[in-house]
Amino acid sequence: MNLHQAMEILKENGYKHTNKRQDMLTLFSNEKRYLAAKDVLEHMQSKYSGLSFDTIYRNLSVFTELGILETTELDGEKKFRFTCSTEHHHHHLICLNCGKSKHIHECPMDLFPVSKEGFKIVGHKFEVYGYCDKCDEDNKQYK
Amino acid sequence: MNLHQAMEILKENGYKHTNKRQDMLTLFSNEKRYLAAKDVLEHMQSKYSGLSFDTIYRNLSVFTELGILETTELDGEKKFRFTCSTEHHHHHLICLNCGKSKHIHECPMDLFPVSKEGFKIVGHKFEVYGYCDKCDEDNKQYK
DNA sequence: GAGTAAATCGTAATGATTCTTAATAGATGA
DNA sequence: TCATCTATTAAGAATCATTACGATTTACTC
Repeated sequence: MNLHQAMEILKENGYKHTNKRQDMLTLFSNEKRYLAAKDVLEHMQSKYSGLSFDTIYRNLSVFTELGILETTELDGEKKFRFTCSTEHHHHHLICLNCGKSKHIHECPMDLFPVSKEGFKIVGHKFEVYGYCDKCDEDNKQYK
Repeated sequence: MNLHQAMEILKENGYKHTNKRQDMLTLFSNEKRYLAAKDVLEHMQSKYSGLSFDTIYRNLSVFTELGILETTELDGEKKFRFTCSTEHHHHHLICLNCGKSKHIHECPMDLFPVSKEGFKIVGHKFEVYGYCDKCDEDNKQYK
């Protein structure tokens, strides 16, 4: 996924082009890591002072519905990142501090059988958490 | 884990015996499934009208700290269940409707290597979601 | 049974998110 | 280009789960 593709998807689905949407997507395209709504809000407010947070939330959910962003929930808040691959099912190793993430290509569901007895399975979540080298270094300095 | 063990753990750690605590734990001991704080509150209010939800939340977090309950986060709310095994690391298959759950003994972290390059790993989450046969049946009736 | 610390009550506060209504701004077609 | 229509945004209120707090009550210790 890149910025251009994302804007195309918006257009194809009848969503209008606005500078705010483009700037939000540019942020995700540059950062390629998990961001909380408030991170996006803060970044956007540096350019658009008085920006409503409703705008951020509404657009984040539009982007997510269209598959432009993928989300996860960490510590009771939703985090969003630019979809890394539209083709392959994959999981992530996520830095709990900065949201940087790394693909995990293997999926546990493929690798071992989960007994489905008595259940109709509809989804799963596999995430590995840690600290990237940079954040780990920064942490050590405070100890 | 059973009710008696749970009460023992409380005592050993200097927590007082109260009927409310015992009743909360009795509920978990009977249900053996994931419950949201509000489920617990509702159940308890049938016996203790005017029960403060502070009491529920505070006790849930005490129980969790002591390892009596295990928790997960689903749809932005915490869910709690009686710890099923204090000995083995395990995961769950969870019914999204009623919270009923089933052990998954295998852990993906044991079964395949996650490249740790550039990251210091501190944890992981693996959960499988679905509907138990009962809830699946109930769903069908409304369609 | 009295004293003390813990537990609970009642309610206010918080933080993330969603909703509502009115104003504004892209896209479309005369 | 201008008018119009509809999507988008602003502003703030509302909601939902959760945490915090001062006052009161209760469980355990002596």
